[in-house]
Amino acid sequence: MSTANTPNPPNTRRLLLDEAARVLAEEGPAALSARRLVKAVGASTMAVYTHFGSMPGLVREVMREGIGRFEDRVGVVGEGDDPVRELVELCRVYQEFARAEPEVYAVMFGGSAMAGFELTEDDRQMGVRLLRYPRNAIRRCAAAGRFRSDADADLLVRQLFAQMHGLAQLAHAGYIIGVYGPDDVLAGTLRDFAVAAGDDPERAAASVRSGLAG
Amino acid sequence: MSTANTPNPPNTRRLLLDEAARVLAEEGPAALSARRLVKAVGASTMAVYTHFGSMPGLVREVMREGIGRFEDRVGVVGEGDDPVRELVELCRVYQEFARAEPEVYAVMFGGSAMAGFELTEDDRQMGVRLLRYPRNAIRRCAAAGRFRSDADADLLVRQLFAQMHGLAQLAHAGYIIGVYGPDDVLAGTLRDFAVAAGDDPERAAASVRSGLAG
DNA sequence: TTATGGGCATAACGCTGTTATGACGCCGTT
DNA sequence: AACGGCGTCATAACAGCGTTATGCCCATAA
Repeated sequence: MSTANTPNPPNTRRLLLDEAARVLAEEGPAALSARRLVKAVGASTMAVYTHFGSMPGLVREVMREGIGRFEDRVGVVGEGDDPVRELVELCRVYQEFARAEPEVYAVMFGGSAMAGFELTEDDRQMGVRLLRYPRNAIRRCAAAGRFRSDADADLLVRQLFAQMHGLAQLAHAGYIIGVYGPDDVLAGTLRDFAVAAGDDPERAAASVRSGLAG
Repeated sequence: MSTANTPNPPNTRRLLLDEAARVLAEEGPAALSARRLVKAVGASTMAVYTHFGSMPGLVREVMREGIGRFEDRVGVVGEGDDPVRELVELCRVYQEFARAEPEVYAVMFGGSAMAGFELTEDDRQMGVRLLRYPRNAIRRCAAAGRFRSDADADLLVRQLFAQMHGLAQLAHAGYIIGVYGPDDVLAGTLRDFAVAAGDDPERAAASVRSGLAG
């Protein structure tokens, strides 16, 4: 085994990935080009192809690292005595990541065309894996008697996934404006989700307030 | 006034728009290029700029026509004696449009980068206008005693919007797979939405079944 | 010491959106 | 009837894009 994976020297691959993430975050997907990246790190276009095979390949690697950061955020939500609150916290973390890295988020879940980049089955698997955290939380809600005992965690987690994704995307696109903003919609959605799953409306509202507060 | 808006002769503008919609639908946003379009209709690249100002301008016009077709679909959902069923029907029509024209739908709601195209405030206004249909339905649900009398239609319609958008986008990206598919998630989401809004679980389930059936 | 192979620069290919220029034909006006 | 203006469009060009063939350099392994 060579030193391929050990980034001891400031290697070009690392520099390209960081610059790509920076440009993506600061100027959006349209500003991302191979020539711009290699110029910024003082390399030639070949660097992109020796390290990533293609521009979509580089985007894929940026996305994979984004998934890693997403998991890091999700992982620190610990269990406690209120599983509904934890479910809410997971959703808050979800929205916070989508707001912090909207372009990476968009690539992760298919919301960005990005000049030929397409999600692979492996990419989707990595995304779906993230659902185990809220699914476990939902199961513990049912076990704790907050949700109906026959609550179907597999179905409910998909519903919640769609709700969180839709809110993140529409908020980023500027569609959640006017009387109610993204935070209002998030709070309402989570309360209604818990209530429909069987939780007591008052307790649900309290857990949502507590979980969104931080 | 000249004949600018009357498409009596098979004019280039119309041909370009139709070809663009066709390419977008059949091969995706990456396949859409000015040179390809003008070659298909036997014109030069200038045609794009005389008629649309730029490629993003052309995409914008394709999107506007898509909004028109969306409104046509939504408009035929008539009122009856079950407002919950009508709300469900509106959501079914929403999902059907997103499935029939996924690329146009993605452009409409910011889910596609499309090489420099960005939503304008006017575009968003046109999208938000579509929400008056479900908002009215929600108000009639409350008036009919199905939803709580203090149900906030402005908040609920945003929640529903986010849920429908998230489901449409994730389904298109291939993320709603496994035990439950998009139709299952849609049915569950709509039932839970109605229940959380105050509807009786049995009546909600019946209205969802009826509204999704057609 | 030599051979192997990864990283990279150069230069080129065909593609993209965009534009300056100039020509054509239609239309309302004088 | 002749004119001017305007909308439409073809040609050709520019810069930038992703991608690749070629060959050099240099570190490591034999």
